[in-house]
Amino acid sequence: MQAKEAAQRLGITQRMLRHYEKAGLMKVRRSENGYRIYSEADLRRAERIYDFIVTGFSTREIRTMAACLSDEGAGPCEGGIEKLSQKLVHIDRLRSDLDSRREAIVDRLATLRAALSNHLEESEPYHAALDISASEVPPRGRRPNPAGVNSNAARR
Amino acid sequence: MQAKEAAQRLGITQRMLRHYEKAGLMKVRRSENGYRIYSEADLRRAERIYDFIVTGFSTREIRTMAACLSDEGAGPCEGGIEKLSQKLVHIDRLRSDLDSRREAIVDRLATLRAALSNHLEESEPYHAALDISASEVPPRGRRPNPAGVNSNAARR
DNA sequence: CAGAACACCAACACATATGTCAGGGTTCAA
DNA sequence: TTGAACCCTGACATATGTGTTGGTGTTCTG
Repeated sequence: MQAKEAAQRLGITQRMLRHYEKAGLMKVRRSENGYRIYSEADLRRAERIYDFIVTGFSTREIRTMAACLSDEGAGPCEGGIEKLSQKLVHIDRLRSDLDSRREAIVDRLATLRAALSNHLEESEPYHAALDISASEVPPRGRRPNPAGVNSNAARR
Repeated sequence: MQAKEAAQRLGITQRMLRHYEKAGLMKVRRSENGYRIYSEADLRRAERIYDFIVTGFSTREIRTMAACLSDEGAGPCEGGIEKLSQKLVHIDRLRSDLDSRREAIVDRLATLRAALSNHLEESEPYHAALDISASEVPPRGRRPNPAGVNSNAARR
């Protein structure tokens, strides 16, 4: 299919698809006239790229885990045990990154949901979000990870 | 506590803390001399802000769900919940993708290892292959110009 | 007091993701 | 043939997150 349809099916813009290509994250076949021809596999790949980006990864980072983008995980890894192992390392690191991000979000969600249902019963007037009354409220929700050991910042 | 300590405890820079403040995501008390004084609550809030950002939200979006930042998640946080849920869709999609891929690779690895050790009695010499060589990805933001070459003059 | 160690702020530099527009082809139907 | 509807590339524009720098006030300590 060509650009417009591909973009529509993914719910993103053609511009973004072109961007991924230019960033070296995917290669798209062209027809004689130079038009891009997207395959289903291309769509799948593009969607993964998009998911990565929307989740906070940059194309630069994504490029380092290119093998995670193709449909067959074992494919690009035929180079041998060493390469496979390396891929494994990358994928595991990615996974743990995603895990922490997901965990944080899930926690946050749970806390918010609880607070919300609580709020419905209490019906207390809400005070501005920026009102931090400086009171040292005991840890309440989202507390694992006491000292910003943030898998993403200081891990260098 | 003041800026330096706060930043260290969160594992981020003072610059980022200032940025969150300027973006209207938090306000920090000041002492007479104008120095910022961070409370524990401030730290918690800043950490959440950081988590959101690292997960792909912009300060603009985060401002929209300011209620999700305070310790008491009561207020009108519905929008936040929805956005977080949306984010979860992407993350979970990636996770499941990665899971299957990882499985395939592990299998393949096992197979190759078996075949290998079957072929030669000594299955020791390549352990180094499993080392994490860490292909580091440079952080965002300004980078020192490698050679004082102004590669793009008229752009501002 | 001098100097180190911090703090503050503004402004500029960069990378990245996207939007948008310009100048130009290609296809196809009326 | 003409026009609509697509496609392409490239360049410029904007929003964001951070790093970096420079100028300057404040605090603490020898």
